[in-house]
Amino acid sequence: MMMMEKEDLALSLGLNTSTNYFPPSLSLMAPSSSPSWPMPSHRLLGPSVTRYILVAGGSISNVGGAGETQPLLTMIDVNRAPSVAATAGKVSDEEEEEEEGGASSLNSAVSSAGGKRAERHALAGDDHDAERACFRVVSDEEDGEGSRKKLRLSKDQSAVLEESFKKHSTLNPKQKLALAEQLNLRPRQVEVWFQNRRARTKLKQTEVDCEFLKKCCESLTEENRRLQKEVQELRALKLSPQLYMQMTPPTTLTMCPSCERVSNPATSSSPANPQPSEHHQYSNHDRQTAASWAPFPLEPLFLDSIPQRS
DNA sequence: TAGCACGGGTACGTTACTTCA
DNA sequence: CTTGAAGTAACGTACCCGTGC
Repeated sequence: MMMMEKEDLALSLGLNTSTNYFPPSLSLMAPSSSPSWPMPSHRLLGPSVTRYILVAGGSISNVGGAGETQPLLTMIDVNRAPSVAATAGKVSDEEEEEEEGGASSLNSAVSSAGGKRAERHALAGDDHDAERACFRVVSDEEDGEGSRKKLRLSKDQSAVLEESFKKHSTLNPKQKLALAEQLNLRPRQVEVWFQNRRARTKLKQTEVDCEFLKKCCESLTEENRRLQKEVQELRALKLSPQLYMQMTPPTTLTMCPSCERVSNPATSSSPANPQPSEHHQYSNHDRQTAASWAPFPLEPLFLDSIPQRS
């Protein structure tokens, strides 16, 4: 399962380049700040809404599309003793009132499907991914202070979330609710998953950018070194015209018409110095970046002061 | 129209838990 | 069995924006 997730992540993140990366803040959906449906006010529900035990009776793998399946949730008054002893869980105090208006006042605070490793081992196998997604809500009393149980999302849940993320990196409330319903998760869980996913994307992209800029820096440093050396050579030539006259074809600086870089065909023939035609190894974006990073104006150096050969 | 309070969203940093070598 | 590292779900906080008064 972990491998699958890693592969998915690598697939979706590894191919992220500077050119196709869209900022996490870029929402492809309608602005979330103007939800198309009213969010219930916290104040409308009051602080002590009855909590329920939710038992997900359906297999997660059955979920097809939103509306295709009904989440098989059994709502049990939490004031009764829980009958499912095998499921360890907790209740978060967090209130979830994001249900579609009036659809359900369910104040689900579901969380972990049971965290004990021994229990997980007993449930080894893909068939139990769904079981791990089973959850319940228990009373506040069981919500131990500082205890923060984590629900490991099943492979199917992760896959659906990934697919959704590929389409939209942000969710509007309706999408969030639909996803939550489809996956038998709390809307809050979907929301958190997307937050974390955006963070991972950004982190990955930052690493890629950093690596790229490092290479840019190395390249520019090398070019700077080469140009400095060239300047020294030209100065030396200027100071000793006699020597210059005796020299074989002098350094000839040419400027690329497209990028206005000064190149030296004589010196750039070495492997370390690309040919003029080769210094377009960067994309336009690369060049722009490189140009903006150039520590000095890329102008012809001392061309007018170089004695012309007769 | 400006100012304020409020609610919702996101980004960011952190914590706590899970998994695996 | 223990342990440390890596991954990640969940949380807390700050900030921004839209809305209503």
